Amino acid sequence: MAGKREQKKADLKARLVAAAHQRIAQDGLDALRARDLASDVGCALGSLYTAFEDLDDLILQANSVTLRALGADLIAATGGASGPRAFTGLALAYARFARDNTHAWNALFDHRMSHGGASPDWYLAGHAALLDLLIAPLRALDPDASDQALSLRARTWFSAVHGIVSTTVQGRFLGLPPDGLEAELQSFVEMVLAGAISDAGAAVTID
Amino acid sequence: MAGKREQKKADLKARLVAAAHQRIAQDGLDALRARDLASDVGCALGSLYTAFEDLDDLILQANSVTLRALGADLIAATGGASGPRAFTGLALAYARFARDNTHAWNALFDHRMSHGGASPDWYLAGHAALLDLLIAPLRALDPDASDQALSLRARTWFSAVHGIVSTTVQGRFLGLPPDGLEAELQSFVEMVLAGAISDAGAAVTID
DNA sequence: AGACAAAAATGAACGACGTTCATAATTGGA
DNA sequence: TCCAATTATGAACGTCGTTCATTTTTGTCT
Repeated sequence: MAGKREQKKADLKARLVAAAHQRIAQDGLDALRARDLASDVGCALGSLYTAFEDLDDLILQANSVTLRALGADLIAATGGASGPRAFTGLALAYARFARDNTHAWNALFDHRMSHGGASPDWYLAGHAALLDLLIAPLRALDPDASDQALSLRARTWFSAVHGIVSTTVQGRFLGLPPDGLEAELQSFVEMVLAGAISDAGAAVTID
Repeated sequence: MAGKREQKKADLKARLVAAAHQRIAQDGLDALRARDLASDVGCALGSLYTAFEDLDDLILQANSVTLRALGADLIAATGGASGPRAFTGLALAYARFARDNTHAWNALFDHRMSHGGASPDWYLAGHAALLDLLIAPLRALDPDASDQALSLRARTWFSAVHGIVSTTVQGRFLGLPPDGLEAELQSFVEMVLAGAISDAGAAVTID
């Protein structure tokens, strides 16, 4: 029986990641407990640390599950279109994912490595991959822009939309009716688009 | 000696808030420890809980100090102007505050009440007060908009800028040179303004 | 099969944390 | 001066994440 050890370990890892993802989705990242996870998968507390370096490691894996689901939703939202409607489609899909998976989505951005350490590169790369979905639509909008300029613009636009969605999902400042976010987000994105189209990069001179 | 007890208690509270604010500013919210604070002000651990309900209570007070400083900076940045330049002034002042007070500024948005409770109303109101600074410039841009529409728009614009600043300060996705944030933020705000001016609220019809 | 070394499972124990509590000290009015 | 009420104190408690000595399981070699 070759690789039985690896198989069992991989199975334990997978069950722990699934349990962590489910608990995060259900009760939020703050409610995640190592002892609960061990109990969920039926292993001893210490076994968790033979499968993962620490809880951070496991949380990163669980967040990656969320990230993949989010990426799939966003890719489906573009539907191949790279015109201006791609932006509103992406923004609305992002908002819907955040609303339908609030806890898991919040965990993507709330999690901080313990002891103040930095997240591993592969994890950051997973987040950064979301930005790539904006590159093609942005290039269609401004064909002459350099790759570097497009990357920076993607980051900026994504962050702006993320800020709006995040504020709404966390209920900060004001309450917003359930469908209010989508309407507000759509009009904002269209306004940004109007600004981008009307004058690519030039400063406003009215004052 | 009337009110000596109240005076001592108020003094202890003030010293604890100052110590908490300083520790947050220096080492970040995650590094805040009740025992360190008691040691900082020279009181017993238990005394902290005679002055404040719990650590959350104290953190909220410390964050309020940060919030007042931020508000003062933003008010200074408007300088009375309510034209389009008010927006870039506010956004840049916001970005500068976040860059110069990273830990304290992050604490404003990273803090979560323990046990999943909601923040008290007076604290939320302090945050929401920042939005009011946008109302006058937004009204100048669109004099016919209702108060409610302006409040919602203020929240949206603020959140967008906050998202951009937050992403940069936390170093997410991409590194950005120190002055890169201000340039990127300014061009983004100007683009939004161009969109808002070119066509107040109408949808983009190009597709 | 049987035996043996390596790997993994186990859960008690550890240290750090926020919070509480019995006790002692302090306060301010009678 | 005395006393009731308030406050200060720090040891103790419960809950975490994590570690570790011990036991159990696994894979391989004779």
